[in-house]
Amino acid sequence: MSGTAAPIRIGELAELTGTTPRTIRYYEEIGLLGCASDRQQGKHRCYTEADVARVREVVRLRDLLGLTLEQLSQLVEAEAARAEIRREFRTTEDPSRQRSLLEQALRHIETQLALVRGRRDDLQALERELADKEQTVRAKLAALGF
Amino acid sequence: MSGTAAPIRIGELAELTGTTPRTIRYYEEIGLLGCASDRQQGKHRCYTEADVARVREVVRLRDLLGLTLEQLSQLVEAEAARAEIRREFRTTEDPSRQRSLLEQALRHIETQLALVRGRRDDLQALERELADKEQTVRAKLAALGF
DNA sequence: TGCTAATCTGACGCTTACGTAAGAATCAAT
DNA sequence: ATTGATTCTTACGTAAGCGTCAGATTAGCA
Repeated sequence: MSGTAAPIRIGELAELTGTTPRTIRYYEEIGLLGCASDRQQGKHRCYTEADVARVREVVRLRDLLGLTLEQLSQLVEAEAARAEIRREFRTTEDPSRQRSLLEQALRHIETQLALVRGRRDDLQALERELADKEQTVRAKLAALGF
Repeated sequence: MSGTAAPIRIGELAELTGTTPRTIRYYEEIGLLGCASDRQQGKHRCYTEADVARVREVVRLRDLLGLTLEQLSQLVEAEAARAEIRREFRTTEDPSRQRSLLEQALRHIETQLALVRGRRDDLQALERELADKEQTVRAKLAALGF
């Protein structure tokens, strides 16, 4: 890894994540994206690769789960918390503290997993019903001699 | 089956589908639900079991796929078409006409299936990534002796 | 026929998730 | 230092998807 990578500005972040600058600012406005740390009023926002990853995840969850951005905030609060957890994890020596941090991370991941699995199950049920219908129709076609 | 089943009115339809009368009227307004055939201005809307099924499907697709109601209209246009197809199917004797109807139905079903499968695949990919993260964290916990 | 509950038709309101426009400020390069 | 591209803040606009209220009408029952 090099020292400090090239700074990413809002336009680039938007492109990299398939969004727009307006969307990025809006997400910051509602607390979905913590504003870039210690930015001063009027200065340009600067982002990192980690931010790119975070926005990508938000967009993905938004599109796949169809949650409101408020619900997403709760999930991503977990995500932001995990980043913080990783940072603290590397700088602490206390094993019991490390254990606590890991268990927190685990709970966050499992919250997301439960949501995703639930949605996937629902979709699979629907898929099976559609597949059944398809078979029914195909059987009728076969009965006609096709 | 009895002759004509008890007529279902808008309030009941709403309850049966987990919606509200307003939602039902709105769906009719935007063409998602063909208005109950030959209703006269001011008269109460009457629905059938088939309508219950249709609204249930709409709601399900709405919640699971997160499509706009316009996109849903296209899917349900297919659904309404299938109902019509089934009606005509039973009243026609011409086998080649029957074949044509069945093949139409098949295409409609496959359109829906493609959508549902695509979405399910996306969710599964996300699920795998989350599961991987979970394993990573669990491994670290194990490394700490838990 | 009279009563009551449910429904009807507008029509305006509201929230979410951004789009868009305007004028000032910033940043990188020359 | 000037320029040009990008970004800044502020603020109003918009589309979707209903909620809600008002006053009139309808449907089923005694």
